[in-house]
Amino acid sequence: MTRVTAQDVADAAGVSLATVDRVLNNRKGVRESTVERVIRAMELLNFERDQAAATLARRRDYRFTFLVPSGETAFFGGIRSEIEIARKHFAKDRIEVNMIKVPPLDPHAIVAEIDRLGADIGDGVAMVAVESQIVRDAINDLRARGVHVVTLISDAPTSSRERFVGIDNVAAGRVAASLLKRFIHAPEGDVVVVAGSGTLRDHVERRMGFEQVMRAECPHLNVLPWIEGEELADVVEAKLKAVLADHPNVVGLYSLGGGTRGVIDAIKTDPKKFSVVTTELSAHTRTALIRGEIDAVLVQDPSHEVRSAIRILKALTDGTQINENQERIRIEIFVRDNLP
Amino acid sequence: MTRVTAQDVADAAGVSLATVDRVLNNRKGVRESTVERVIRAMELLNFERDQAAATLARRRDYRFTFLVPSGETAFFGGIRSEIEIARKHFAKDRIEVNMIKVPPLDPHAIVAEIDRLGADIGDGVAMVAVESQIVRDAINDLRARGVHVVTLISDAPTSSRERFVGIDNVAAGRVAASLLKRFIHAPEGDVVVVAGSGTLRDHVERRMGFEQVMRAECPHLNVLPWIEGEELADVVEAKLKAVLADHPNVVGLYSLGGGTRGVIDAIKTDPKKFSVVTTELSAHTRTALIRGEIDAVLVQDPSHEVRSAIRILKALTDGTQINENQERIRIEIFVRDNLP
DNA sequence: TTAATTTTGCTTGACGTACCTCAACTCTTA
DNA sequence: TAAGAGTTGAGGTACGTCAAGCAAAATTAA
Repeated sequence: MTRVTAQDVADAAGVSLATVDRVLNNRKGVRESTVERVIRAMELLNFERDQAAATLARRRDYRFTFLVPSGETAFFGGIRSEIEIARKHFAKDRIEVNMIKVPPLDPHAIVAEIDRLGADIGDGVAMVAVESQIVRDAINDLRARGVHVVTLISDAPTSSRERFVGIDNVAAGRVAASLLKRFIHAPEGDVVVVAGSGTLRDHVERRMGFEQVMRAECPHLNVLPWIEGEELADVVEAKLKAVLADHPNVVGLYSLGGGTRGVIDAIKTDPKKFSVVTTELSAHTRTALIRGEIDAVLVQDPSHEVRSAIRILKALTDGTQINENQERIRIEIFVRDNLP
Repeated sequence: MTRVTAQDVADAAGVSLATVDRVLNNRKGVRESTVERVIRAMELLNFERDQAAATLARRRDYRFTFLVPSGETAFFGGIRSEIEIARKHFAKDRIEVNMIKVPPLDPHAIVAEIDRLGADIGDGVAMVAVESQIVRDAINDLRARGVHVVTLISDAPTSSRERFVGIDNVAAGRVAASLLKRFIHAPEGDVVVVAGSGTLRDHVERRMGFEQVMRAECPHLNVLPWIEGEELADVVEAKLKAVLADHPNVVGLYSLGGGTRGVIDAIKTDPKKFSVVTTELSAHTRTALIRGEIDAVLVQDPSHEVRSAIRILKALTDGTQINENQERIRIEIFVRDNLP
């Protein structure tokens, strides 16, 4: 296989290398008819510009910044360590990845950090958004400055962010419900929902999806008022224990946010047997799955999400195409037997 | 961020650029003590060799060959079209991907094709293995010639293939069983297994995993003698209809191979209602999932598998590390609500 | 000590694209 | 017909590593 070079294209189109280059990089100063001739030649010869040579010649480093919550939840801990791994991995492709930790759930902290960084924020930003107008404004400002923005895990759909990297949380809630619907054998009973934070869009959406399916398809199941766990295991455990004590006919449980350890501790001591679906794949949930204390865990792969965000930011800065197939973040269902 | 170049390392280590290059590429002619000095300097400066410049200077094209079955099953059709897509996508990274179609389930055809290609087979091969000594021998010969080999979807574990790209099929079978176990509410009944080919290792393994769980955990369920569907929808439909007619107390069904369309057509006309788990995500299974005719589909992502095989072959030829996280092929569980 | 061998330095030319300058050319349009 | 604007060509430098050959230095063996 002899590679087709830009020079070959130039020869075929009867123009100079400089002109091919101008066409290739959308620089002005080329007549429309010539552009077409060059493009035809590229198609004819099946020209693929050499990524390696291009980035080298462009003498350019990509600089991307991740803005992630500093909280101590297992999930964001995982995200942060994945960013560290990715930072090392992408260095050899001239991609510099920085991570800035911001206090969780605090829109002002996010905006302050963006302001502080200024131009140092680089070519693109991946941020875990929170529901707030000033965050949306900050995103729009970044875009206006030409900085690319993707939201990660938690979206800000009405902002001008270019992509959302994460799962469809409404669908995740629906999955939880439709699994529980199939798992629960009892003709009727109560279903408990352990929520995280009401200000996190992803939690709210999951709950929405869950309720949709429950209401439409499970008239025999009664969804109890949700438990606000604040993503703290101890809080979850205490509140859940109280609810379980009050309701003898619990047949299912969905835990959609953090603090899953609290869920596991609470149900372990409960004499009732019911179906359980949670989120987060940690040492605790793994053990609980294997022991049969919980039935399924719904997860998004942080490693994939981080890589995906970087690839997408790079494609956005290069103006190249995104491989949709590769960037699809899955709602992963783990049962005892397909644990990774 | 100013990049650390090999020249910087040379300066820091007090050697010449040529020596750094020799260390970098494991060429001989460098004293052990000097090697260590250079490596220390690289660590100190956090040197990352520039992938782009390296592949460019190496003036090297990677050439990989996929050997895949030519059969008309939905799954391998998908694999083949993913290879086509990947071929285009990887061209810009100087990776030439070729696809050779071989008659399915025919070890001699595979070996004949390998012989025919000779050195044209390139730097690495990804093949869908079949259970046979001559195939294992062919793989070992390729390895002896320095050609890298990964098996795809169906493994040949006792050969000298370097990696297997695919799912743990025993685990997939176990997942199917443990889902059915949870889905089936009846206190007892029959379970039907629709198999594909007995010579495909992945099919055999899935069945094994399924039986393991059924036997150990579901004494109330009776697994009927399996139906050999030969991956042909018509055959599957006819045989399954016969079995369903003979057994009024069927409560669950697992279809572990091709011909899923036949399964769907057969159960559609059956008055009984039972839980169904299948493989393959096609237009048919999607519709059936949405309609509630089947409950879950277990899938491996062909797009991911093809990309993964190429990345792994490239890492093997470069002698670089493999990102295990990225190459983990998942056993994906799809229910109605997390369809992609 | 010398001779043989190994290790290191130095230099130079790829590799394919990006990006720049300057000169020359081709059209308009007045 | 000439000024002006828009196009194109030619050629150069840069990017960071690889590869190769030869010269020089350092080390080891005799």
